Amino acid sequence: MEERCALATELAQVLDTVRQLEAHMGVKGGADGGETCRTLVSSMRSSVDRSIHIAMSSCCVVLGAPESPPSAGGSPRSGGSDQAADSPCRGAHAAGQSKKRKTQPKWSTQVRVNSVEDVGPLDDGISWRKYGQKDILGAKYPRAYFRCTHRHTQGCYASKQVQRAHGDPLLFDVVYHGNHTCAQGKHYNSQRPQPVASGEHRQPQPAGGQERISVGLKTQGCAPGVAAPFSFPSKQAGADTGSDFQAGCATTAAPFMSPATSECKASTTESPMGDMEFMLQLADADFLDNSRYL
DNA sequence: GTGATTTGACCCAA
DNA sequence: TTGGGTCAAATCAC
Repeated sequence: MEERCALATELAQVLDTVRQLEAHMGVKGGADGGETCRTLVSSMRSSVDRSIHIAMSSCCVVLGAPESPPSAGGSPRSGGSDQAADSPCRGAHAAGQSKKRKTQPKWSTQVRVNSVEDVGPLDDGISWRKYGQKDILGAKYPRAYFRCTHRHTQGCYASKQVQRAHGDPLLFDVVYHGNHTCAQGKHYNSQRPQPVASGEHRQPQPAGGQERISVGLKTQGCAPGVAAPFSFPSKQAGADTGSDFQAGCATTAAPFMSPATSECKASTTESPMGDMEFMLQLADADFLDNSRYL
């Protein structure tokens, strides 16, 4: 809980800095304010980085303990929920294992694209195979389900869900489940929990100029290509599942990156742990009024 | 021919 | 009972 307090303190500082920045930009906005703005931004980033470190240190226990994903060494069947279908008796799940992946560590990301048809930024460096799509109650757009292409070859049971935000067709909510145990995904895993560092590689907002502010970890999307996350009437063809948005753009290591070059065109908001999700909610609310958290 | 996607059906947690 | 997650046959693309 001490971490939470420290986190709130850091975030409060961010708020204060933001307000100062806003005041500066509003009052001055000229060349005079430039240096001040840079200083303030630098301060903001430091605070955010510390906040993220704090959050991660306090949450990773929660993240890893209850449901460590099936390790590469262990039986790949032990962690997945849908593997039961491979057996003749689908209903014969072991206790605690069901088709619903509830016990996998998960984290969410938000990816913004430049256009409705631009799904490139949704690619995250992992080869995903789409295995389903569902219309979600109350959601304007269907949710697409992906799992790692190497599920059978390498026993990698990572999966993800992609859904357009109902309020913003250009914004995708991506929820990842489980860690990759495949060779490709290990590169991804080694980088994904380090969003702070990757944040240092942030690039200016894409042409769209839109940005979603949140307390969650924010990385820059970048992808050479991606499978169309949804099958809309105007079908996206020529899907290429090889990709990399985080490793390829926000970071430098992308050993499995598609040769196809790409431009960074999406901003993502990532909360690399389940508990971080609450921060996203707070971000949309008045979380910065942190007095209640102190 | 092989691998990926689509889509209706099934299963299970809430 | 309902809605979300997954399966798997059919279909498509290369």
